[in-house]
Amino acid sequence: MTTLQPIKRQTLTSAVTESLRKRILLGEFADGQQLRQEALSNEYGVSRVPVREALRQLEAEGLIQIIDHKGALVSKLSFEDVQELLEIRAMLESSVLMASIPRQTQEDLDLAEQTLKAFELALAEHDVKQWGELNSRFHLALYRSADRPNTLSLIESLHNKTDRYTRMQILFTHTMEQAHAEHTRLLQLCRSGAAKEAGEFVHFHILSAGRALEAYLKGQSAVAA
Amino acid sequence: MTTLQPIKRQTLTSAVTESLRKRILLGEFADGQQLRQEALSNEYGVSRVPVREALRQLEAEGLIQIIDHKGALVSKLSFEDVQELLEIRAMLESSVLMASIPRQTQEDLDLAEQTLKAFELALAEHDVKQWGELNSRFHLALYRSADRPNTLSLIESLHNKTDRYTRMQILFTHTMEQAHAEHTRLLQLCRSGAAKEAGEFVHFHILSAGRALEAYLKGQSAVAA
DNA sequence: AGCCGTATAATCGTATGTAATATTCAGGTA
DNA sequence: TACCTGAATATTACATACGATTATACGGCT
Repeated sequence: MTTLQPIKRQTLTSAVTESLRKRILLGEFADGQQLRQEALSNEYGVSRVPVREALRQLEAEGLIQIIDHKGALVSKLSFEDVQELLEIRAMLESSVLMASIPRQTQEDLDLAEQTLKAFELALAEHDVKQWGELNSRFHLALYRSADRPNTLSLIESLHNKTDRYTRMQILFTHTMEQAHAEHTRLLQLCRSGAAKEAGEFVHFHILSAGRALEAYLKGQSAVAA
Repeated sequence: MTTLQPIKRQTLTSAVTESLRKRILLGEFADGQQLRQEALSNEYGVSRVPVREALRQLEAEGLIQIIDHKGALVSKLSFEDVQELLEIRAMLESSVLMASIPRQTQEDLDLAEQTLKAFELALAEHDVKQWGELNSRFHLALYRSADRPNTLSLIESLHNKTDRYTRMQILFTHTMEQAHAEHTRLLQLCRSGAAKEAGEFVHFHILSAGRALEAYLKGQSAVAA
C-alpha cells in the first residue's frame, strides 16, 4: 500500500479564504478596492455565508479592512506602514535565524538551496508572480530549525502583508538580481554557521527592500513635482 | 449645543467579538473548552451567523482554534509557546519603548502613572481580573509616542494571547508586587529619558514573567512527581 | 464479552430570504 | 449654479431553514 494521505476535505469557507488570500497577495485586486460579497459568491458559485466568513478572517490577518455596512476594502499601506512592518520583520527574522543556524541540518540547507534555484528560474523567466511565494519559502526554510512555530507564523503573516509592496519595489527598481545575490550570500553564511553575521545580514537584507522602495518613491515624486 | 458624539452603533458581529474576546481573556472559559455556537447565540439572543463570524475573527487572532465540523476550542498554549511569545514581546516592546521615550510628553507619562495608580488599587483589592487590562494599558501608554501603530497593534495582540498565562503566574507565584515595583522603575526610567536602559529593563521585565512561570511549573512537577 | 455496523442525535456548514444601512441621483429651492 | 432633500437602488447585516458531518448509543454477530 502506498503512503496514503488523508483525503483532503475542505470547507467552502477555508477554500474561499485561501483563494482570496492568494489573489490578494498576487495583486489581482488593487489597493483600496472593494470586494463585493455577492460578486465573489457568484464567482465561486457559493452562497454569501462562506464568503463573509473568509473576509472576516482575512480582516483579522490584516489583508483587508471591513467597514460596517460598507464592505471589505483591500488594505492600502502607506510607505511608513511598509517601512514599519519591514523593521519588525528585520528584528524577528534576524533573531530567529540566529537561533536556527546552530541547529540546521544538511537537508534544511539543501531545501533552501532548492528554493533558491527555483528563484533563479523565475528570475530568468521574469516571473514576478512567483517571486513573493518563493521569497517567503526561502526565508522560512532557513528559519525552520529554530523550532519557534509562533514566531514563524507571525513572520509569515508579516510577509503576507508586505509582499505586495516589496514585489512592487522589485518590479520597478529592477533589484531582483540584487535580492537574489543577497539570498545567495545569506545561504553561504548559514552553511558556514556564522549565526551572528547571518542575523545581521538578514536584517540588512530585509531593510534593503525598504531602502529601495524609498529611493524609488523619492525619485517618483521628484519627477511628478 | 453640546459636543455630541455620534451614536455608537455596533454590528452584532463586532459586539459578540468584543464580548467573547473579553470573556476569553478573563479566563471565563477553560483551556481547550469548546465554544458551542448555538449555546452562545442563545446566550446573546442572536442567531448563529454573527457568532460564527466572531469566532472566525478570534481564530485569526489566535485566541481560539476552529476545527472543521468539530467546533471552536479555546487555545491552549504550552509553556514553550508562552515563553516564545514573551520573547517576541520582549524584543518588540524594548525596541518600541526606546523609540518612544525621546518623544514622550508629560501627558504621556502622567497617563501611564495614572494607570499605575489604578494598578495599585487593584493590587490592594486583590482584583486579579483587572490586572491584565491595566498591565496592557500601562505598557501601551508608554509606547504610544513611538508612532508605530502596526507594532502597537501587534503587541496588543500578543498581550491578548499571553495575558491569561501571565495572570496565572502572577496569581500563583504572588509576584504582583514585584511586577508593580518593576512598572514603577520602568516609569522612572522613562521620566529620566534613559531610553537604552529602559529598553533593556522592559526586556528583562517581560521575561521575568516567563521565569517566574517556569520556576512555578518546575516546583509543581517536583511536587507532583 | 468484545467488536462491528447501523441508527440516532448533536453539531457544524451552507443556502436563501428579510431587515437595516449606505449610496446614488433626480428634483426642488434659494 | 449650488445646495439641500428624499425616494430609489445597491450592499451589507442578520435570521431562519436545510443539508452535511461527526459523535454517541444500541443491537447483532463472532
